[in-house]
Amino acid sequence: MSDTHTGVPSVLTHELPRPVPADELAECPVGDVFRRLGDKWSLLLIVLLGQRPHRYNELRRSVEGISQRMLTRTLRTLETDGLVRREVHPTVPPGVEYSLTPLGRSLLGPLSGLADWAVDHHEEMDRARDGRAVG
Amino acid sequence: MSDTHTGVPSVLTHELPRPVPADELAECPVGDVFRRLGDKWSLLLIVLLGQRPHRYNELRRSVEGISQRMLTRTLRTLETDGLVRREVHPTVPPGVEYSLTPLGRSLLGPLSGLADWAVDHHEEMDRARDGRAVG
DNA sequence: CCGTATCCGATTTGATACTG
DNA sequence: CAGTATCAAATCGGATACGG
Repeated sequence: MSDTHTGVPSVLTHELPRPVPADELAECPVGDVFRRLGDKWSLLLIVLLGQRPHRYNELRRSVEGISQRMLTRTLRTLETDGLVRREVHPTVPPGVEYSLTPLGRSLLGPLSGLADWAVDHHEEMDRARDGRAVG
Repeated sequence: MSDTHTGVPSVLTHELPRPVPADELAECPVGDVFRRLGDKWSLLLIVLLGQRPHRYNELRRSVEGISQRMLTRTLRTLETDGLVRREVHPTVPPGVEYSLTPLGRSLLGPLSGLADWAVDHHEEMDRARDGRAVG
């Protein structure tokens, strides 16, 4: 501590035993994971594929709002990250099946923890955005 | 179900008891939460503020890669969502302290579940991106 | 059936300069 | 110290058209 002496009350300068990792946090894989899953469709597709394998157009119909471009793009990214497996069956017409890899399935657990939080607290967030506290 | 009859093997058309929610999933609050926290800085700031309250420039230095604009914007959004509290102290020079609200703190638990997953599996994801399996 | 290619608008992010 | 304003670049996402 060598910055204060500015007139700022001690409530703002109190310190804790642990200084602050911060730099470690910046490189923490958590932020990385959230950024990957934080796009518009990734999470949805993971949950969907967590229920059972799906074919391409089956996913299109299930998600409904998604464009071909984004469905393909998102699936490719998830595949690249090792979360989704793409299996081509050389039939006529061609059939492509998407499923979760073991790594992808291992994500379902932690995901449900956050899902529970979301279910429990999303109303609270909505109220906060609206204006303020409950009536 | 009136599409098949295409020559696709049954391995691709097998069905499960539960057809597919999908539409429900699209409106699920989980996706919403992920989208909110899925930006470049939100999660990082939440974790940082979870350790202790921070002042504005303190956060700037801690995150380091962040621009003024995005730091302010992200903090304002988190504040709007009821996750972060902004407290102004009328001193000279002005001191502004950011901290987690109870709602924000309640998020730390579920977050650590995903954080653990990230720590345990990020190498696996990196390997998948790199090229392929472990050596 | 399962994609890819291209174009275009919307949103996100950063760099820079300025203010109370 | 703690922001705001403005501009430009990058990325995201959708519509459409075409190919294996």
